[in-house]
Amino acid sequence: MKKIEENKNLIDELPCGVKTTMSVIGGKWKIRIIYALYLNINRFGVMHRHINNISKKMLTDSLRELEADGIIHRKVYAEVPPRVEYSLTELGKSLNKIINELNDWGLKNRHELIDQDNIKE
Amino acid sequence: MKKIEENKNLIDELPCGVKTTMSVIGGKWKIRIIYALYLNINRFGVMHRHINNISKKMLTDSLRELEADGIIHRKVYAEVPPRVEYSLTELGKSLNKIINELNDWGLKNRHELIDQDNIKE
DNA sequence: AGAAATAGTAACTTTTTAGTGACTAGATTA
DNA sequence: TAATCTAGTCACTAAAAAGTTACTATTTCT
Repeated sequence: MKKIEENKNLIDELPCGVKTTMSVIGGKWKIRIIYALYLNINRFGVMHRHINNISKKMLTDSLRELEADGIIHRKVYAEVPPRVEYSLTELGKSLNKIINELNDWGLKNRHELIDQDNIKE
Repeated sequence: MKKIEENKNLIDELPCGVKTTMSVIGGKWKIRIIYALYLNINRFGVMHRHINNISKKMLTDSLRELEADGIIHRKVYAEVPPRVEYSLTELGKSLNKIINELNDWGLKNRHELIDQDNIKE
């Protein structure tokens, strides 16, 4: 049994990696976007059509943040009408394991969750 | 290479487990609380003192939600002043792996993140 | 000539999440 | 008698995240 006092601030220290990760994959759409890229859905318009209910603004905002975090790469082709292709970087691909585990835990324990109302659409 | 059309709605289907998990561990304080319980910090007041900057309201709200989701257990002792002890359920303990992975990814890739400003306090 | 297509942006509103400060009960201690 | 302790609640405000609508440029197609 650990002495509690020794853990002072540890609560703030350990999950600091969690905070970093959450700031990268958190938000309503980022994981969906990453998953779309994993499925080779890599153009803005196609993503917009495939990810249900996402607005262009949220798609743009999320793509920009993922790019700023080095999770995705954005390649612009000088054509008209414009063509832009997104892809996962190696760092982005490294999120795959985590995303799968989040998904697995959720699927496995879905029925255990007492208050189903807590799960938002 | 997968045919994109086959993946229609898959983007909404696969991460549905993710959504469940996120609704359980998401939010600003839940992982800190789970980690506190993991460290045997199990009383309201002690948690409040150990988790930096959390307000009583957020602590109460988060504890109630974790309880409703079956992640923690709340035991009230009929004493004065009141005593309440929280603990992780088996379901709660099963989150440990995921939390560690989130933490590890964050610690490992912290330096890779191009836009450090994206990481919020 | 007019419509379509792509990949967005700008300004604004709404919704959701988090934070603040005062307050409570009932026994115990100074 | 008054302060202290615990585990909260209540009403309210502030901040963050998400959503809405209208709009853009340039070339090709009809």
